Amino acid sequence: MTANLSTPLILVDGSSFLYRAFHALPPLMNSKGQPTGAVYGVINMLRKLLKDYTPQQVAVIFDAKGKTFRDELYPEYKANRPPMPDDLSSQIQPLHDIVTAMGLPMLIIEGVEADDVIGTLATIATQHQQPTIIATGDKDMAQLVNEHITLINTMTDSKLDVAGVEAKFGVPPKLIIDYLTLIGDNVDNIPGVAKVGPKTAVKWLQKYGSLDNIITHADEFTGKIGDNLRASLSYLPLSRQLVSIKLDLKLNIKLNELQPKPADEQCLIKLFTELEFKGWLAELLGKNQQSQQQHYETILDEKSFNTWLQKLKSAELFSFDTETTDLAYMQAEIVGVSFAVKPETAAYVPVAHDYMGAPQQLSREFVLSKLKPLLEDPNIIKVGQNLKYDMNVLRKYDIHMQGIEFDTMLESYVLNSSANRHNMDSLALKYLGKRTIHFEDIAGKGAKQLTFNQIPLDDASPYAAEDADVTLQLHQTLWPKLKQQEGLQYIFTELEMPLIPVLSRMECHGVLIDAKKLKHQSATLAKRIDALEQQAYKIAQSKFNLSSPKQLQEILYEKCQLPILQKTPKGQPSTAESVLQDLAHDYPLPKIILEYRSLSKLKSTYTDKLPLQINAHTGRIHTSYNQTVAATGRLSSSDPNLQNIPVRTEQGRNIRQAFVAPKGFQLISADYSQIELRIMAHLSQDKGLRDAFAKGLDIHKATAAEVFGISIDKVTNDQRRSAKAINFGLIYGMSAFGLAKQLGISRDAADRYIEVYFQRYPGVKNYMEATRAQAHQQGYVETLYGRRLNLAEINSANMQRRRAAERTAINAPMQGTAADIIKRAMITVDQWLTTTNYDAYMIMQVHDELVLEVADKHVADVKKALQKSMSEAAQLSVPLIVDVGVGNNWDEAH
DNA sequence: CGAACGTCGTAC
DNA sequence: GACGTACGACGTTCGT
Repeated sequence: MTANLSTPLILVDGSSFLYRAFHALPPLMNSKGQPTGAVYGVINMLRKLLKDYTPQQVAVIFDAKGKTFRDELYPEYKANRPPMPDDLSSQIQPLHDIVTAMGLPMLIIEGVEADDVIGTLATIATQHQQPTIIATGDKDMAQLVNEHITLINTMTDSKLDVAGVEAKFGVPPKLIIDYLTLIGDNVDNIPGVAKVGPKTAVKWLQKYGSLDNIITHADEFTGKIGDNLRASLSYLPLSRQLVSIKLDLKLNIKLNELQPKPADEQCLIKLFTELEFKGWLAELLGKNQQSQQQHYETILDEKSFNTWLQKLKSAELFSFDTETTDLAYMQAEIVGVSFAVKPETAAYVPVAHDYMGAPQQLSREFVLSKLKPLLEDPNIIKVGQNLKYDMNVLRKYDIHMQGIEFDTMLESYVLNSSANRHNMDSLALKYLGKRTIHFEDIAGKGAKQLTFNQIPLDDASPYAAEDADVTLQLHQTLWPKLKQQEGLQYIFTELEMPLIPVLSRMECHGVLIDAKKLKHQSATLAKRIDALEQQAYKIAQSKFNLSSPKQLQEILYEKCQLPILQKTPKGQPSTAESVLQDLAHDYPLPKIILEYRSLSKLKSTYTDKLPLQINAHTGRIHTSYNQTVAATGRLSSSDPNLQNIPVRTEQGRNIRQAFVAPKGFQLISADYSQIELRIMAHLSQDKGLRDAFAKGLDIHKATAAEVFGISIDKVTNDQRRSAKAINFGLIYGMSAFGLAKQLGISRDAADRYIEVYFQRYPGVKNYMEATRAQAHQQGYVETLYGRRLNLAEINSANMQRRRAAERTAINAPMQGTAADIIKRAMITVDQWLTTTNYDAYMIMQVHDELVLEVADKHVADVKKALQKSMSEAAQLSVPLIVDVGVGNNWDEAH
């Protein structure tokens, strides 16, 4: 036999990966309800393996059905294992089919386990001095490792060689069998020595060198554990036999038969279509039609630019993208623009590349002046990827884009808001099966990353042209999907797309900040923080970093010996706020830490940071509202986040006083009152809840009156507080445990509250149950306006994940409907502002609140119109109340 | 020295 | 474990 020494033999433990993929990965289903997640996981792993190693010899090994020699030896073998779930067993055949179609040698040998086949093949390879890599998720395989055999676990991306086995287990590979025998295996029902776990097994093996020697000296072991050892002597040899992987099977296979064959692409296309593995399918189909040639053009002269302008004008739709110097839109300067009118055909017009040897380019001024009429024409339809960014950048060049009808980022988001990335590279891979040129590929990363103007056109042009091309192709893939779903189409066409210019105006207008005030606050905070530090050092009698949970934990619980009330999930004594609050009753140090934490948070996150974010030209802060981050449909804000400016404490509110109106202007803040509870009343149609809102009652008081069975004027503050916690808990899908923790009451008491609540508000109970059921059945939930949220884990075998998905299912329709409503209001308000002559600007959105900056003389009018627009943004079966305030700063207006 | 991760705390 | 959605500062750990 000829061994191939240049590349290793790869042996894949298919059964172990299938099992692990099934349990570790979120369950996936095709549209016919057939589970596909485990198959996807294993194939994904195989593809990665093939890519990383391009093996010349490889085999994928699976367990066969039926009994093995181990069952003969020991009838109770694996008796503790639950039967294989149907959702897993149904995935075995499709997986086998794909492996075969991929051209990979597949081995399924009856009467033995996959481990034994792998052990035997690896042993043969070792006899030929051939390196072998075993891909498995099973730690028992460590017994096979030697100088030629390495394990890799592609799920955790870890490798185990001889040294690795010793480091991980504490014994060399040769002793792994002995080690496993001593410990036993509960799942496989293999008895070991009672009370002996990894620690003891290693200790004994290090002392005696082997299991045989331990057995020989069994009478030397003292105590209960010694008795246990002696009691197990009769069956340890059997256990050893069971955990030992066979190395000497008579296999009718030669290593050089294990060469991968070319994939049967027709068969793979059929299988991937059935299972709906769209990315891989697209990849295959793309490969089959690669003959289609790309035409990417770099435009350096006026003549070809004009030709393209004509194309753009006559196209029914074109994709458009800008290349700039900066991700921050206020800093960004345009370096070039690209467009495409049909797939595989795109152009890049560089206008400001200025590296050494850059060719002569058309000027930015010229190019933009020619493009301006097209970009501002509402009848020329454009598509882009995150067009808000391009719109913001162009605004600086006095181009006000119109005719923006499609944005692929939003198309992806509306189709599946729970996907966590909607950037072009991910979308191209997912929907077109195409690996695009990434920015890092051409610009590098880290400190030496180039800005786009420094990138040579040889790199920049294909990248930029591809952006436009891929955007167009994505649109052609995504829009048909979107269009055929009425609810989603409404969300996309009537909410998300029209919101782009609204957000763009808000971002570019910015919020005026009184930097002096913030700096002054920073200085005051610094003094107080310093004093607190000194006090803490004095009490602790040593210096330490108050911000370090690790150091704090040592000081509190070791040095000062405070009682440990609660531990973190990792078993460390907790220093979380609630714990410190409890401790603060009896000890001085926790109280100081609490104040320190709250003040340093204010200082580092707000009073220090915000002044640094003020734009030098505008004197304002320009946040980014991200439209595709929150799965429920909410916006998020970053750089800086203006949606978590403190409001609850007095010191926090000081920060809001630095958000000011310019001279001659006022801030108007309008917020929806209890919008999510009102939506709950509407969606559930619960009579009691609807009545309470109809009567204009204080909803938490009304709830308290119901739950405590008293009249509303008898409700105490404490009772109201409890009712408020229940109301919020309901919106968040909270459990009795959570409510108990929140209110500091017993679980039983919390249980009773919830029970009484549901008695009083049966409509709410029905609604929650119906929502949960619907989520399980459909795999998604919807808002009042048809926004959809997919819940991949709603039928997970993992209870924790399933419960979490159920809570999301309860919360998302309410949070999402609220998001829909305020988006509707924003569009109306913006329309009103831009078509009237009022000197007024929308400047912030904080989920249920809009903040406007309005000229003094228009305040009264705008206030009235704003309140009306917001109230009328939805027709619910309860009133939608909007509270409005006016002031010189945000604190006053709120 | 920077990326990745965990913990904590702010908002609605 | 146990309350939904976000962003971000800080400390720690790990790999280059």
